[in-house]
Amino acid sequence: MKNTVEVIANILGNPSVIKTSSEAKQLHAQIVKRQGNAILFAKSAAIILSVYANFNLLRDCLSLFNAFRYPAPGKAWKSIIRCCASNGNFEESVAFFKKMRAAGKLPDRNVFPSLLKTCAAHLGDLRFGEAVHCCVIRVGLDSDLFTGNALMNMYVKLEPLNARDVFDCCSEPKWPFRFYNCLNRTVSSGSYMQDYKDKFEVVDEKLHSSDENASDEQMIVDDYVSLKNNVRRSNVDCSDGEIVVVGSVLGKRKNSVEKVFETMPVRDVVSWNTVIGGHVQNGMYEEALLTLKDMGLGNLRPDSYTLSTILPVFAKYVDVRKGKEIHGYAVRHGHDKDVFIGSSLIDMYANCMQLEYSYKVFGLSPQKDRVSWNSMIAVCVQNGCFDDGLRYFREMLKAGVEPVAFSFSSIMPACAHLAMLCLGKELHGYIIRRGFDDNIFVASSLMDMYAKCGNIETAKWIFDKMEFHDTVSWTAMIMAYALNGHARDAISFFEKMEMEGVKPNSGSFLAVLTACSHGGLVDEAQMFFDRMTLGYAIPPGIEHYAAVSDLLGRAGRLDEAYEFICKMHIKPTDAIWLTLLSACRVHKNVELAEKVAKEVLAIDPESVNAYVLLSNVYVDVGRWKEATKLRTTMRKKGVKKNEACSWIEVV
DNA sequence: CTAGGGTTAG
Repeated sequence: MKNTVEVIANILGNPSVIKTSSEAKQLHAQIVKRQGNAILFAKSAAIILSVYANFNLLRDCLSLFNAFRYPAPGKAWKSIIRCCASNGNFEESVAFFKKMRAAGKLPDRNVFPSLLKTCAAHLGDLRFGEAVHCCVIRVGLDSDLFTGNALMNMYVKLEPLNARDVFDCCSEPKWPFRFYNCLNRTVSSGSYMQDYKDKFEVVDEKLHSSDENASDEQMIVDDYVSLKNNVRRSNVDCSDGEIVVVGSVLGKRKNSVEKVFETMPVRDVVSWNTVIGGHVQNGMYEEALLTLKDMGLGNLRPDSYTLSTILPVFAKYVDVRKGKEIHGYAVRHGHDKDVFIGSSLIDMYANCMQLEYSYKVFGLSPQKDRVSWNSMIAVCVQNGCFDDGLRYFREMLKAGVEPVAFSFSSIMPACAHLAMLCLGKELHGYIIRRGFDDNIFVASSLMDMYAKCGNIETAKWIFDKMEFHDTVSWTAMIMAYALNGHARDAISFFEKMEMEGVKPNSGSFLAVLTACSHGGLVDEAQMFFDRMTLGYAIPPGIEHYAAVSDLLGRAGRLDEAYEFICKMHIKPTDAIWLTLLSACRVHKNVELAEKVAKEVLAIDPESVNAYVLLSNVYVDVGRWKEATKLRTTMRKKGVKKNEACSWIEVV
């Protein structure tokens, strides 16, 4: 008897000897059998509680905790808060923290990390997180390493949500926002950049002459001011009509992450990784790289977390050389088997148009998890390798990895592009059985698939069933109408979307412009184009220009189309000119056709289409000599027509 | 005795 008590006391003195939850329960049972002394019970119960918390046994923790007489001892509080947090019971965790404060117990260094994790995962409540930060300072734990790391993580997760309000970011960048996005990258030169340079100079003058009547340009002034304030290292170079922004422009005022970081007396790899990750998440890539450099200047070596955090930066920069350097570093330091790094590498190589390397990395990774499979599927589909995407999807199923919502929204565009309605429907069935059909990503991709397969009713049915519509799901519906020739429906849906307060983005405008293009609605298209560029300040992409110029051309407004293309702020592609060229053929405008063909050949001297189309124009107006001459030139140059092919699905 | 990471839709 006495022996047992001694054993129990020994174990309680060194609880780390308990290796399994069943041992913990045995110990608990022995204590319950012998309880009599309330104080002794309280002491041992707190220890058992922390052991239960280590094994993540929430129910046992709760029943044990509730048996305490109020107020429970300090050790019990931190165990229960930790256990609730790691079980995902965030509200309860916070509630216990509040009760603990009310009971006058001082939280210590073990409480805050789990509590802050709760704040971060609980999403959204930055104010509460800040309150906890205040509490940290008040109890004098702001110099604690783990607490500091947890604080930074909390700010990384919660502060961007706030920053978004500040900038009122619609999902698309506004024109001046292009500057924010062209970090370390040359922006294509063109009239638009020159325009902006001029405007900025005008505004600059206005600002310095403190002319108060600049209201008509207020928006530009505002953006200009914020831009100027945001550029920290004076690295906007407008010298030759090209604007190159080197370095982060979003790194305006210091954010809380940086503030916490700077006040930390001791930092470890986790601290650095958290700051780097925060920068990456906020799109502050240059800051992230600088921080990485600073980290190397100290005695800290990047670990596998660091590498998988920094790789997306090179994916965004499309800098495969730097990405490979990281890959090499990972191999040299034995991190190349890490699944997280593997997934980042797959994505990075694919973004840098080196899909072959993505395949290799994936093939060589010893353990493949859900994310690496899904990354592989996504990059295949995004790069147009639909068959490979489908193959990987099937292989994933064969490997026994359960598809998630992510998998379906990644694979569905493959069905859409290949117009494989049968497979799409099969997957739709799977999606419904798994209950993924209320996922907004999955639903949007399904709508797109049905629309591309001509099944507009089902697309509408899915749209109506969704409880919440975002820009993408609205856009998918507009595109569904557009692709199937319902131009007016597409337009009215666009207007409905605006009325519901959902901001259209560049994709939505592409959809509505496509609708106009298919419906021959020239004036409407121009109106929408202006609304996009002037009203919403969304910079048009090549597809928007293509839709409008194609429409103008087909309506016979050839000179307007030509003017329109010449005024583009990005370099026209040969494809854009070719659509105009074929419009010239339809409307038998030889002079313009010659001019346009010259433009195409300047971009692609071997362009078969330019030769063929121009010679067809000559044929159509009966200028046989010129047509023959052109065909001869073609043959001399060795330009050959490509063979065309198409396919259908046989059911 | 507590903290950090990767992939989606038009």
